[in-house]
Amino acid sequence: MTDPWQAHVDALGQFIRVQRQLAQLSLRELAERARVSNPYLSQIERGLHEPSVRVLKAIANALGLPAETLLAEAGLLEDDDEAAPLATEPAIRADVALSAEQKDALLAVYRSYVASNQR
Amino acid sequence: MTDPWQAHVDALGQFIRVQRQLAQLSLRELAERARVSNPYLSQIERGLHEPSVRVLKAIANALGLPAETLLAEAGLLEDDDEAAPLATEPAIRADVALSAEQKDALLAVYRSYVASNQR
DNA sequence: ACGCACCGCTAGATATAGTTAGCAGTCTCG
DNA sequence: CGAGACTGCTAACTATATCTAGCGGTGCGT
Repeated sequence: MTDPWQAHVDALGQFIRVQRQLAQLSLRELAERARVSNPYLSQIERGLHEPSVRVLKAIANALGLPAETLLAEAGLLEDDDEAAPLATEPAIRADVALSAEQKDALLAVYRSYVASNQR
Repeated sequence: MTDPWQAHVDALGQFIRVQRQLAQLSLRELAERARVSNPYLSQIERGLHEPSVRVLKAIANALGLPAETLLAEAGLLEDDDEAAPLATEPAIRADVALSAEQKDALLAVYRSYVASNQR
């Protein structure tokens, strides 16, 4: 396989460029709004660099786009394994309404259920 | 304001460390799964570095977490909208590994935790 | 023809992301 | 008491993200 990342970096760059042109902004204008240098933005648009999360978000804001849009374009949400329906454990772990101890306890209960069902 | 990014980098690191520990993984194990070096993962967890999108996604995959979760934690969605907590309850209800009674019991425990935290 | 204000891009420097090698501590087994 | 297999961490290096300075082109008013 020929580096699937490069393809994403390319696609992201082209996407940004198109969005910028649709917004009628010059490279320098968008660069200033996003607080990055204009040559760097140029390189990003041409797929020469993968911007950091910070820069990605700044660009999204400057373009008035939701940050997730750029992220999706950057390949963040795509082809990773899709275990969506069975994701109880990750949901518990990521739940901000629970403390670490509560997560542990809840996961322990959950696992014991699953284990007992597999017998 | 004293660099709001550093706070996010810190929070992201701590979040990853907690998730790793909940998943019962050593630093080296997670590092290998995410295909980053273990010292680097150590530094990320301690907030010394802001990982790139690529690394962030790899870590999310390795932890079995949806990539958006880490992204939200990384401050990607911060200022405008707040991160939507991802739904633990639907995940439990949709889990085919649990019986109806087990779901009820687990949900009861979960709700009692959340309720006690809101007091 | 000028000047000049913009456009996007290149080159070379600096800052930070990410690496490999190795250290000190803890635990277990003989 | 070692020996070996873990744990997380430090140090020093390389790779890449990002900056500053400056180039050549295009269009417009004089």
